[in-house]
Amino acid sequence: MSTTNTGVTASMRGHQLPVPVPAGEYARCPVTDLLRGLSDKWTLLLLTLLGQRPYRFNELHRAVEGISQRMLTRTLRTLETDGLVAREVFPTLPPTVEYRLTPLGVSLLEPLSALADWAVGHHAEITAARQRST
Amino acid sequence: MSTTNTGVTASMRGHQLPVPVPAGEYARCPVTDLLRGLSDKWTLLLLTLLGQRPYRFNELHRAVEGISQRMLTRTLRTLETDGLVAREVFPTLPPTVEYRLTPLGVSLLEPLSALADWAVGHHAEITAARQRST
DNA sequence: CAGAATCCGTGGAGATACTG
DNA sequence: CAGTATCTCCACGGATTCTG
Repeated sequence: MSTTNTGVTASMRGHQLPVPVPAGEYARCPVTDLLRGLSDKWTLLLLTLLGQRPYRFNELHRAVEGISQRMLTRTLRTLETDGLVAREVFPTLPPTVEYRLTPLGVSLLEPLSALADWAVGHHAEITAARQRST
Repeated sequence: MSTTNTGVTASMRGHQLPVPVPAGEYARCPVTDLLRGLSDKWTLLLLTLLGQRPYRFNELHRAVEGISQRMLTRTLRTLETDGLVAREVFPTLPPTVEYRLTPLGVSLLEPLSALADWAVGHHAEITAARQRST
């Protein structure tokens, strides 16, 4: 397979990985890149909310208990930069800004749900394993 | 759905999320927890290698260019604590330690591959979106 | 309403050196 | 061979203040 830098995807299906794995290429692996983007404190939750319907800025602020304005802005900007979320400004007074998933963002929800299902389904096993190793 | 703290999974399928999302419960969401565990620098690569076959410690060290002994140990320990990787010590001289995926670890590879496929398949779009917003 | 700008504290990643 | 021990550093996240 030639579409991944490190063969991470391919290897999960039982193909070969170049060993040793080159350090420089692994750093640019798209899979790792995606995981890092999803794993911060608020991204997953915002994706989930926006997966239901569009939201305005302060609407999200109210919907997510505990998030600061700064982190809400920052997280939305990153999602927008990656093309997962679209930001639309309505020239009203006061200004209204709406956020919604792009088609790319919507398409991400499917594989993400599969992983989420696994997490939910096996969370008890992980918790049990953790307590066992205390 | 009652198996997830925040409804993240359920909402991805179009169900309801409790709004506002309680801060304390979201912190313990199994999905976020899993993503965090997968998103560090080496976990994904080690899972991938161990998905092919068992490895000894220094064998992994050689296979992963750029990883330090400390991070290799730490990452493997975390995977072991979570029950994804099994560590087996052979009382030879010098000592031999083998790492392999547990059945739980193997089962994770499937949904993870789906996400990896998405990452590979849409990486060009993400890269394009990023450059567009320069 | 929807942010930008600034400051700050802290956890955890990672390098280096040492060891049974 | 397979680890520990110790250190540094910075980027992630939060609080606060200001604005078109």
